[in-house]
Amino acid sequence: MKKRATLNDIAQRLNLTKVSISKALRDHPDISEATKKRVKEVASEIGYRPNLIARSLTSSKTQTIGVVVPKIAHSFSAQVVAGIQRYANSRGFVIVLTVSDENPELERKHIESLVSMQVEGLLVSVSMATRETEIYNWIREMQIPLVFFDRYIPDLGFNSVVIDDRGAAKEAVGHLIKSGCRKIAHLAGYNHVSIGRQRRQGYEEALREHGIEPDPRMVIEGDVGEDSGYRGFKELQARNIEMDALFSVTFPVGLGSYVAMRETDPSMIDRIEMLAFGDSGIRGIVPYPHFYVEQPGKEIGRKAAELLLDEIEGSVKPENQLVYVPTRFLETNSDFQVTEVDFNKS
Amino acid sequence: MKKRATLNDIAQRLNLTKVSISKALRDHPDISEATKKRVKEVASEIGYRPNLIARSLTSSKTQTIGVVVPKIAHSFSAQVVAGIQRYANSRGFVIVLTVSDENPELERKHIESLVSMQVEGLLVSVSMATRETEIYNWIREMQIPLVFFDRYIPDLGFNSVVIDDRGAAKEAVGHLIKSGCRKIAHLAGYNHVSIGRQRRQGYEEALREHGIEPDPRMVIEGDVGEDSGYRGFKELQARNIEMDALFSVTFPVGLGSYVAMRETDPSMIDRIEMLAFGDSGIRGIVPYPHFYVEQPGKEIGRKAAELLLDEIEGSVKPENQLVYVPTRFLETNSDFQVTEVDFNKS
DNA sequence: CTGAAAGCGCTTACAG
DNA sequence: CTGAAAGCGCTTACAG
Repeated sequence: MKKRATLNDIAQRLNLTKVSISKALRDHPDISEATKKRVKEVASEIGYRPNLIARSLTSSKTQTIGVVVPKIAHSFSAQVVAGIQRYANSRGFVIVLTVSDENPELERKHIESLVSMQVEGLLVSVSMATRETEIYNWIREMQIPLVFFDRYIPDLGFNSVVIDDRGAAKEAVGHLIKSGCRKIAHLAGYNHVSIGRQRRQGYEEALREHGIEPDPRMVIEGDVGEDSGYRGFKELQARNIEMDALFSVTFPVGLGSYVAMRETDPSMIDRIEMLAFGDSGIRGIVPYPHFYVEQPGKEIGRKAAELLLDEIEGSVKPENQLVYVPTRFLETNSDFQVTEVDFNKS
Repeated sequence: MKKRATLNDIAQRLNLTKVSISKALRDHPDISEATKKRVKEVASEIGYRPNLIARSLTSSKTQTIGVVVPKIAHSFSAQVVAGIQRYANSRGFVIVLTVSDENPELERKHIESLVSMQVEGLLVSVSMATRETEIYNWIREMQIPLVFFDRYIPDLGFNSVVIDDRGAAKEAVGHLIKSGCRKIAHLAGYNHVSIGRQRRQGYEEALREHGIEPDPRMVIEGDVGEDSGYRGFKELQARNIEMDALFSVTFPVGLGSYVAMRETDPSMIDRIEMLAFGDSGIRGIVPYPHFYVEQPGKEIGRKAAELLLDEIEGSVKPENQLVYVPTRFLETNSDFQVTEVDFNKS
């Protein structure tokens, strides 16, 4: 790489000092218009670009936020990252993106290196397997702004942006029951992860509210990927579970179960009502799932970034608050058109 | 934010100087094992983390690469970013992600700010509308390592990682012809964008090779999104084009055309053979497209990152080279299983 | 309106 | 084995 132009290079050409150049470039009132003009001309002539690393060291502002997501090559994550990126950008921040790959150890390392890079705040979606909170306690002690999104750890003193998993699950499962389903199996997430626990709670509450006692045999815990859905459905079969509906904790899990069904007995696809959280990212073309809770990824990302930047600027305080982003309950019709379900009608 | 511990804080506790601490922490042979041990203990005790900004300023290495993509919330882009992220990570680099949103002006701004951030190299996929190459000439002059991926600008002196668009399009369209299609329309990309031009060339070559003269009326140029596909198909209808096959430049374009067909006359979906570059990201469940050229997003990302890091380390030289990542030609069968098409058989 | 001094937290090169 | 000096490119606070 070629040596880059510095303030001093401009200063020498103009017989000024670097301080004046620095000021002129930043439109400091100290400097006369005539000088500013000359300085800027020379700057663009020699292709000067400020060294943000140096600037950060003095100003202790990097205009950078660190993002940790469990996955990126999935529709939902990509949407969230897009939302974060766009909003951060609009406020002059840039994002450093890291991926934990659902690995708590990697998650911790990424957080450490982001902190070392002096990011001004962190946006993290916790990996499924994370149980150790030491790093988060340290972040808290250091008063480094952090906002959880989608998957959070409660009671650590951070704000989180999430959807109302419990409420949305309850409503959705309630809708299945009202439309005639009685034997509703659930491919659930792990209980120690917020989304797993909450969605299962909503499921159980809906059942109880309609006088159905939840049967633990109809619930299979697992992680949130396609494989898990595939295995989960096979396990339900092995247990000889009869069902008229299946509620999957995520879209990929549902996808896995769909594949398993096709393998086992394709007629199940018509007989079993499919409900899942999240969609494929391509609307109105995938035959599955019939019912789904739309997770507004971009909106979650945008809101999380907004909260974080407000916290960085001091206008919001961290405080164990859960900010809910609204979801919609959608139905894929037989002609593949998607419509919102009206709960009052069913 | 609380004040962070510095080398001096550790030095004071141990009655040493910051230089020794710096060396001890980095396992410099100058320092005795006993001292190293004491230093590291104190460091972890007070939660010291090196300030990478300061380190970068002295070492002029940031271990950071800048990424510019036109979109992120799309399956293919997300795959590429995942590939970049993972590989860069494995070599100790972190990525700063920016999104141009297909806006050349934003693309330029992002590149400038990444350079100002002192990223050690750039990975960029050019936006559709980019025609101005000034910033790239400057990057070249400054000898800042840059590798294009997926969408590139030729002859600027940079290496690019791409798929063999022309060859893959030719093979795929050739396959359609061999299986009986004669009237193949094409929803193309713009001619000034590499993927648009190349794919169209492959299409035309395949036709000619089979004695069919390409009809410009059967080709609609546009951008690469769903809307463009929708409008493109409507335009083909307006032109009264008859077709037995439709080749879409990207998956979203094909998706748009699919939606337009359903609206116009659903029976077309069965009558018109659908071919596209790229897939939905969810395998074996989407009924469309029947034939597709799989774009190995992760592999493109990985390879581009590898080339860039090699260039940063000096083992690879920039030189207008096109590195091809192999594609596969796939068919979605009626049972939604996906199989690779064997060209020798058809 | 312009500049000299000090410092951000670290590393490199040189002394002892 | 340990340390004093200089400097990375910039900004802040203070003089003149």
